[in-house]
Amino acid sequence: MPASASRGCERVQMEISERKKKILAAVVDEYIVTAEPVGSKALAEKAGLGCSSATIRNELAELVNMGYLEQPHTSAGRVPTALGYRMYVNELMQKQKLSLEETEELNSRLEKRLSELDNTISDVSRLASQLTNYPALALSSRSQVTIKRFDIIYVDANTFIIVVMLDNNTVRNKLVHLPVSVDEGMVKKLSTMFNASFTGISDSQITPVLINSTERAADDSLGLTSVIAAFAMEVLASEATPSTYVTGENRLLNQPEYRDPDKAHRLMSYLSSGGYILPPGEDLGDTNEVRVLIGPENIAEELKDSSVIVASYDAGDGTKGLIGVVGPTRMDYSVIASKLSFLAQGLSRRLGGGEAPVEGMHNKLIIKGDDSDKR
Amino acid sequence: MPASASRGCERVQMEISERKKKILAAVVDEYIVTAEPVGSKALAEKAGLGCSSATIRNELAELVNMGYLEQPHTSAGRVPTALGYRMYVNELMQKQKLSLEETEELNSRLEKRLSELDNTISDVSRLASQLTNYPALALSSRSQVTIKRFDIIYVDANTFIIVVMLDNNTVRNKLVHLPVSVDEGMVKKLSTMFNASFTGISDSQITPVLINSTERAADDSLGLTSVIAAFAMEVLASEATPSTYVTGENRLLNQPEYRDPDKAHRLMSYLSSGGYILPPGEDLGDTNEVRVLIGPENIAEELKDSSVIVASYDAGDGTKGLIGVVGPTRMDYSVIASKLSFLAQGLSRRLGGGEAPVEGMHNKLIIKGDDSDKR
DNA sequence: GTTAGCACTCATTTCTTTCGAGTGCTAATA
DNA sequence: TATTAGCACTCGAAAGAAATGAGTGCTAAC
Repeated sequence: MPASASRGCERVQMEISERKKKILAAVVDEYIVTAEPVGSKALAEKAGLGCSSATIRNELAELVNMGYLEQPHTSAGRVPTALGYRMYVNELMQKQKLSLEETEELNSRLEKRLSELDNTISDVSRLASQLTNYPALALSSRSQVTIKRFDIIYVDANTFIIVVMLDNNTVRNKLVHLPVSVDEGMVKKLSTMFNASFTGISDSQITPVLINSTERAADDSLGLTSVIAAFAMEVLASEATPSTYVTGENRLLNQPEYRDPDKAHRLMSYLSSGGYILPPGEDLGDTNEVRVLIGPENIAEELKDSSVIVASYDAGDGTKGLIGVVGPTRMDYSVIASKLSFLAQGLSRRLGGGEAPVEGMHNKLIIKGDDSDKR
Repeated sequence: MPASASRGCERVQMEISERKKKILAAVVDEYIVTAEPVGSKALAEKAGLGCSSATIRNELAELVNMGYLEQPHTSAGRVPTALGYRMYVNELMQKQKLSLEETEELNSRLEKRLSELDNTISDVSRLASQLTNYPALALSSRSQVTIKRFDIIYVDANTFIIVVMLDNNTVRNKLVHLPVSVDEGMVKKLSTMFNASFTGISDSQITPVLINSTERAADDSLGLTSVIAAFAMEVLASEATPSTYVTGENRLLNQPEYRDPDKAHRLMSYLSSGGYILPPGEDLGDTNEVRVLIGPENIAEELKDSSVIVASYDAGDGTKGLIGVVGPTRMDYSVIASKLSFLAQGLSRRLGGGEAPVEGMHNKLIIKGDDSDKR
């Protein structure tokens, strides 16, 4: 009796039978919707696996041994462990394809968001939160930013506008007000010089040496050069700093696992304080890949009993980012992953300059987990 | 026996005696910190009004009759009613002046926020929330926005940048990419024309007629004119639309009155959905005035059992706005009003162009309520 | 290998009881 | 006439006790 041999042991390694898989999947599926421990009887009835509750009880007991499930207390049903979710996400989960209607719905909403003004990423974060009913986060970062072009607009003797165009075609400007007078010729000269020596370089290359030599070359005794250089650095730095948006934190309160205000508050303030979600420094993952971090797989203490689902996008011009949600470990990974993946793909295209909406290709969904088992 | 004559009647109108005022104030003060009904004994001990608990009980009973206090149940202490708070705010409250250290602390933090990039108002909202530990809101609106200056930067035959400077010296830009080629001369010409006929006017004055005549005058067959005009309108419109920021919603969960997740959620999502806080269309109030809306005085159903404290600022150039917090009716009106007032004054100065920090004038605090009793 | 049956466990719900803070009233006091 | 000590009374909240029932593990029969 190979099965009973495992009884009483600590997390036995054994091949998981087909039936066990089915049962585990059924447990997770059920738990996702009810948030209550699921019992053998309910399983026997609902999930159509032709066997009685007693049999299922045996299987459940073994799944507990194997570490996929756990019991809150002796006389309760089973609840998936992090390992159980991992297995579910990696192998068992039936990958959700969005229906055509859903795709269209999503598309039109995405469209609407993107067409409006500037704040693309934060807007999409908002959208993600709405669609999933979980707090959403969006992160975007640029790798190597450089300036493509300088213009300095002479407004009056004491005022000018610096306009700077970056290599990804975003344009930034700043109005500068000086206590001293500048003549238009100087402004022209500076503009030329900056275009000559400050374009195509990253912020670390803007050194005091460079600034000094420019200043001398332009014969600038007023310190204009350093003002402009400072702005250039500021723009480059702010563009290179990854920005994170968290929206819809309050939706956490919808979830039964956050009924405790303290627990909810802890997580919410962690989120809005901009605490890191992914291991800092870790790369963003391949584009169009969805990653799932389940409970203890998260590094941040505050997230250890929540899950994170993120999809990465890549605008092609060096702008990469993530869009994701945070919620209880019990989340509908499948649907959420689909939706996020969709949004990420939409972002990739849209930011990348292409104007076409994400097409009806329901969606290719690549879900990847945190493979490194221990960390 | 004038006092006992009121016994048993419905909300009797009578002059409120000095001692009653003192007691009422003490009740509110105490309730603000404990959030628990306050009883006669505690009052007799703490607040130094030389009389026994029995006397106080009599007074309390009358204050209940007069509508300033209420009892959650027969054997509990007293809790201020909205009317009680109103009275407290209007007459009884001992107006808090910020200490010098506090002023300096606030100043340096405000300074820091304002000196950093663009997002002044949202940043100050964040600051307000931090300082008060309540959700904060900031609203800013401009009355009459006009464009002061147009510049069009020729990038290449298909690309140019529109730079627009508003009458309050903010600068906006947009990169335009065209499918057809434009020559530099045309760009120059358009720039001149726009400066001639589109400056100093509001968005409603940008009519199709005006656009058409400009287009004809510039001999523009490519539709450039309308692109630029559209951008101008967009900028004007977006600038004129009052923008609201709500930050720190999660701090609501600190408050015992929002321990119920549903209640908290209701309010939080109302706040982050951008629901109006002040009666829509109502003017923002005089500058440097702090307004308090207590419980039922709010018009939004969702706010009927919360209070709102807002201070208004005025940058002088037509930019006006509010900065405020939302919380339980039991809030420390006095301190919060001081802090908000401080921030508002800081904003007024800073946005108004003056560079000096708010000085050590601890602060003049004008608190005004919702005087119209019924609405 | 599966399943019906049954005793057992234990969180949850419901009902009681206890406890005490706080009241209102009365009668004595200043 | 205003204040106060004293006391019975009220009623929510906390603590304890009992009932409930979902779900289990195990055994023995199929």
